[in-house]
Amino acid sequence: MSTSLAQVAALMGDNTRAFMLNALLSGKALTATELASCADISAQTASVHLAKLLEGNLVRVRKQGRHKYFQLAGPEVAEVLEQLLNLGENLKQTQSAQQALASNDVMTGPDDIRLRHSRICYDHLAGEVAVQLYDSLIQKNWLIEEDLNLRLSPQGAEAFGAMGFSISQISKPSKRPLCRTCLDWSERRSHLAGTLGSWILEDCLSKQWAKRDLDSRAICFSKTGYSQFEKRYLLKH
Amino acid sequence: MSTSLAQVAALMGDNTRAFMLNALLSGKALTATELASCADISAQTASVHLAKLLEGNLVRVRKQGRHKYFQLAGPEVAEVLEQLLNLGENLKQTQSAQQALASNDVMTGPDDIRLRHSRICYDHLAGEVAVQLYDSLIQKNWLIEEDLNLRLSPQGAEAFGAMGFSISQISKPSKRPLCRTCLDWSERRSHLAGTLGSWILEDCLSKQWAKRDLDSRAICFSKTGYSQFEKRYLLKH
DNA sequence: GCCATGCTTCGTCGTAGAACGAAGTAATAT
DNA sequence: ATATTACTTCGTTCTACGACGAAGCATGGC
Repeated sequence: MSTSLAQVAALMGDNTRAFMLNALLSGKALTATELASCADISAQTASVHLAKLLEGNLVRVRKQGRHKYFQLAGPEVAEVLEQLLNLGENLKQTQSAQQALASNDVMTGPDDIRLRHSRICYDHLAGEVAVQLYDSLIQKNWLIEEDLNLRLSPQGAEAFGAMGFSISQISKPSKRPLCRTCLDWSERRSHLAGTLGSWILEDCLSKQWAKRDLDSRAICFSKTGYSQFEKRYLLKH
Repeated sequence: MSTSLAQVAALMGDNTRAFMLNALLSGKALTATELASCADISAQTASVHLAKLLEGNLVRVRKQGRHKYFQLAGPEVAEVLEQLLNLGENLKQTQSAQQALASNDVMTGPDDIRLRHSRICYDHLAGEVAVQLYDSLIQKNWLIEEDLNLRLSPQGAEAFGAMGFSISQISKPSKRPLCRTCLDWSERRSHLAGTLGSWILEDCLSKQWAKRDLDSRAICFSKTGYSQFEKRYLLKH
């Protein structure tokens, strides 16, 4: 018999499955074949991997016709994955320490510049833009940071309320926090997660200020979209 | 090349290493041989596992004479492990679903009744006692719960201050939260983590109200110790 | 009805890596 | 010095599990 800790970790510890989970961190629901191709393996192999992930309750399926759409089982899973990615950064540092010790600027996060600029992290923004957003919200005093805990200030509640974000209508059963800090993978600084973080991303997408890349986690802002975003959320100039 | 996610997860995903990490979740610094015996493997094998854990920055060593004392690399690691344990519970449920579906009271957490009652979780209390503590602090309004975020109320700051907990002297460099909720493994409800949680445990141990079990994560309160604990932290009767 | 598509199951193969015995280094004890 | 204890390194064995080919079972389109 093995510990449940080991079981779950082993589930994420296989390279191929990690690829899949990473793809699902985009928040999108993907079919088995899509996941197979993204992990660059055959359909059969993908099938057994997905069965294991299901068994371990790391993903959920929705059957639709002859397709099976997989997604992460929930924010808890996404959270753990994010944290593992962050622990992974420590690893990178040590490994490249031999060669790259001279260049003291350790490269963190993805290489793709678009991903570094702005990407999705399960259901909220991450990357430079997200860190900027976070700092602005703190500085505007809409969010209050208290030893890494985050809460909405009265001003913040009012401001977001005026924008159409109704705090009351949040699904009660899920005990998901309204706002959370999430350590940004590439920036290594806090950005905003939680229901509010997810709402802001939704807001940007629905207003067409930005759109999701089809085959990566990148979020691409249009020029005008970004300036709208700036006006609405970032510091007044 | 493999993703850093997979690498870290695989590190925790091996049964033997998971055992070791679990042992280290006690917060104690253990020697290589101690870890070997707890995982029931030879010294050589333990050595290579520990080397890997070091390489992945999941543990730290302190060399002392001919002993090497290992401990978790930090609270972040402990946090991830705790979360993985919680995800692991889902797994248990599914597995035992076939037989145990009738008995709808799914068994969570450890079997040992002492562990369920009170145990250490890296550096703070967990188990029934800890959940009780948490509820009391909320009800006394010393802590304020705001969508799963936790903060110290002015009353709480005053009360803990009077007890000798100096908020200001907290090590600044570590961005560790003052108080955090941590989902209790066995109780499946919140208990208190963070610097404050760690301080309370310290308090109980230093006052000899409770002592640590030598070879498990159990925290054993003495009869009188527990009533002191009740008086100090739990609801007034 | 037909075939095509999406996913699963079975059997086989190949490899990564966990385990230990044996031998080596280092530090402490006597 | 010698012995003992703590840990590491090397070489070998063995097993678990990921990979795919082939065949099977659904579902949907025609």
